[in-house]
Amino acid sequence: MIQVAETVFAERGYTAASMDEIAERVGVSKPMLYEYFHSKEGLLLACIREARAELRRVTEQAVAGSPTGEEALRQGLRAFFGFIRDRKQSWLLVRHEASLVGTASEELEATRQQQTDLIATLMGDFTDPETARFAEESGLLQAAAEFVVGGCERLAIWSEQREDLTPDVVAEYAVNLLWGGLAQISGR
Amino acid sequence: MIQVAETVFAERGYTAASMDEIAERVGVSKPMLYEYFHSKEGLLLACIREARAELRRVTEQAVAGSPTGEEALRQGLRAFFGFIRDRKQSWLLVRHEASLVGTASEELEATRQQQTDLIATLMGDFTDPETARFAEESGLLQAAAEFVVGGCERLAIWSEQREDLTPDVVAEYAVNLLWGGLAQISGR
DNA sequence: GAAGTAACCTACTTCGAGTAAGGTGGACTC
DNA sequence: GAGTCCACCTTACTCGAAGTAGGTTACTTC
Repeated sequence: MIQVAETVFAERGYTAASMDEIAERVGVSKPMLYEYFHSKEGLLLACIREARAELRRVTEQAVAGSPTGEEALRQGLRAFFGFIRDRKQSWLLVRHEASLVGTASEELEATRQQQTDLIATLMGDFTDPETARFAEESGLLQAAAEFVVGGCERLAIWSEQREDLTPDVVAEYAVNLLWGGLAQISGR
Repeated sequence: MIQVAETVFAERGYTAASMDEIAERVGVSKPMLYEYFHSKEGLLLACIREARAELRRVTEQAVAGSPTGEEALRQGLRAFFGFIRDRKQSWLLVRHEASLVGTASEELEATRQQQTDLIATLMGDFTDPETARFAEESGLLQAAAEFVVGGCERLAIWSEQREDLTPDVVAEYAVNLLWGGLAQISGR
């Protein structure tokens, strides 16, 4: 049911997707959708929730057991870019959640926060204690995590159009950028 | 007219905003809106176009005349974060354009591309020629630019909720992250 | 002053989100 | 075994908003 809805939303876009069509393709009548999901936005939320959970599961699994922070980062990113390649529909929903859902949902906000926190923790882990404490207090660590998430999302969108790049290559790009910064590609 | 529409879209969200309301607040009748903008989506597009142009103008002006690439980056980011602080409404539209506009507009896509290219050029400028050539051919330079844009957008969203941070501080965070990468906050 | 036209409005149609009220089949009571 | 209840599902509606048809005003041009 959620799967069908996800497909229709991805195909048509949120506004253009009609509950009638979803209901028909599910093989059920419209009031049923409203029974279960309360509203069109509710249905969308359910889809996003599902997609987000899946993404989270995949990345956490990938990260688990990595010996070093850098390795964890690499594995996590590989999983992330892989997910995007394999599950375009789900990714579309996750990517657009903020604008699709009119009323900001605390729940979704919280889930997103978890994602960022995971990154922040990873980064904190391979940072020396003193620096980490400073970074955390000043908000720099949070900022860095946000930056990483945003950068990777954009990178993912970009890589969608480059069929020649495998998720692993993209992940490698990201790790390099992240780790070394621009200084490394600068001559100085 | 576009300004009013922008306000309403920002207040209510795209779906919830009604053409009737916009028309009324503009002080004109609905068919007029359709005369000028063809459709609701057309009106939205016009708003986004306007906002994007403004953002571009501001950043390009800020970048112009910087002696070094790093300085240009800093100035550009300051302008960017400043814009977001001052013109929340416009920023909301730009930020959500992809999901709001169902039919991908080549024109908007092109504008976004220009933004990324500007960054890519900046980065190419302060990179030694050999590295730059490699980076460009492999797509790394493009990837880096996309990464920067995405990271900064996310950072901007994050900084909205931190009233204590001025745009300049956020810009400084971004420059540091960009330039030095994570290696610098790592102990190694 | 008549013809034409640009700018605008009122009053519709249409379509889709959301709902009310009713039907069907199985389980449970006596 | 008949009656009653209840979960589940449907048809058939309301209502609001996008988009449009056709008329009206006022101003220009000859």
